[in-house]
Amino acid sequence: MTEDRHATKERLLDAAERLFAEKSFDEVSIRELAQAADANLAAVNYHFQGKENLFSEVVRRRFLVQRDRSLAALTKAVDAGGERPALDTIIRAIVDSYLQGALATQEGARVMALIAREMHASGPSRHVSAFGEMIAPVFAAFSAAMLRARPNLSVDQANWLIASVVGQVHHFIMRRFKYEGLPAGDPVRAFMAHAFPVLGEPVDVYIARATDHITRFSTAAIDAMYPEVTP
Amino acid sequence: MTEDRHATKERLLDAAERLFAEKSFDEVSIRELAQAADANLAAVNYHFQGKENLFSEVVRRRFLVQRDRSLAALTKAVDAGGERPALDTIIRAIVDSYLQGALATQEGARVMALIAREMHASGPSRHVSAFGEMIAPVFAAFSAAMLRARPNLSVDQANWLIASVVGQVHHFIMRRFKYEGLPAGDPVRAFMAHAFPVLGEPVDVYIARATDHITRFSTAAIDAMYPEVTP
DNA sequence: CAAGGACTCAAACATATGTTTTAATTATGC
DNA sequence: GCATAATTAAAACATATGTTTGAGTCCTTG
Repeated sequence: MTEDRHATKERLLDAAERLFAEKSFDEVSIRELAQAADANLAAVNYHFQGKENLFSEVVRRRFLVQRDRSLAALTKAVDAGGERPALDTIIRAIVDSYLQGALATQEGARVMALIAREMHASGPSRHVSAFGEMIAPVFAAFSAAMLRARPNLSVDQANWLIASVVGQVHHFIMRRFKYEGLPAGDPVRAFMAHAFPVLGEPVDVYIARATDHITRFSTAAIDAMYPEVTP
Repeated sequence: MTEDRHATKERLLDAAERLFAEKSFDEVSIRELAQAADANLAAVNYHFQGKENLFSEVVRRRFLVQRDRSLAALTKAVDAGGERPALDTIIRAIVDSYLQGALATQEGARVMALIAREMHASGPSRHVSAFGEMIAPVFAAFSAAMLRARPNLSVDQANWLIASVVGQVHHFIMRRFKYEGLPAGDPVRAFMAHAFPVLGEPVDVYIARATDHITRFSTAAIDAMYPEVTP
């Protein structure tokens, strides 16, 4: 039946998601992939017409989930704030949705690691489309929300501020990834845990603390740089 | 003479630096490398006993340069400040040294791109040593300097703040890399330039503006979060 | 100048990879 | 229930890769 028909295709996608998160594109072989999915070697090319297509579909599948989650969180925060939403609510919404999406669940973590890696990859990456499809809308929504919260900002100013927020988010995500990727006895891991004890905490604690810090840090900066005009 | 003797070895290192910055480790073949260096195929294995060793040496060579530059800038900033150096001077020193090292010169940009890519790579990267050798000292110096400028901060607080600064630095570096890596007509590039016009400016303008923004943003945040106790 | 070592070179090796092919098998629709 | 299409399977293909080999060349050195 239909279920069985698409079974191997789905299994391939799942296996690919896992493997591509662990290793880079080139480090994953089609044979390895087929074996992990309990499928035949030729199945990859039959269902996806090549390795690159499979990769693209893997990325795309989760990419849009994260995008929609961030947009929903942002919309909710803006709507809850009425005419003039609170700045820290907006920032917290976007920061939390990213940290949750990237760190909370294993699937999210896998794909985020993958995306982060490919983001820094060479040339015109294998999924440029995803970039525009995800980054642009979220960025636009974030920018608009921030301008709602702080009408005294110019678009340009808001975008600079957003860059600072996003930079912190990425950094706190990567920091956790790097830490968890290191083997238990690794000296670098020990150093990181020493300088940054929260890395040793459970992931939900880490997310909460990081979200809190980024939100407070960024809100404080914005308030100080561009004082709110009180009506 | 000695010069000619090591000539091909040096040529290999130079070519490797360039190629490894453009493509990933796996995407660069030894044959390609040898040809770019005008050397024989076997030269790589003769001089470096394998591809991985060559890669490690490439990274190491520039890694320490950047480390020393950052440490020097930091030391200079601290020393110039006497008993109680100014916070924004410290932050500006570290931010500027990284942006300069990563964006100003072509060689620096190459290796920084390479490092950024490998940083997000899988497993126990090919140069874990470099991580501890570079990150740890700079981090420690930055932390110490910040505590000199703001004695009312705890070590833990300082480290959280540093994470926010470093996250912004990385992000502004990667943003420029990504932008410059895209072909002229690319829609993503157009979008980035539209939302962030400074990306179209010459690199030294970009560096100056970004340094300024990160410094002001971070200083404002820190001052607001932990008001300075005036003696 | 002759011997020895450092270096270069072309060729060969061994293997891992993505893809294609061709036949067998399984499900679908009339 | 059978013909047809969809899917799976095993093997072959073509090629690109890192590495090794062994002969040749150049330079240093005694």
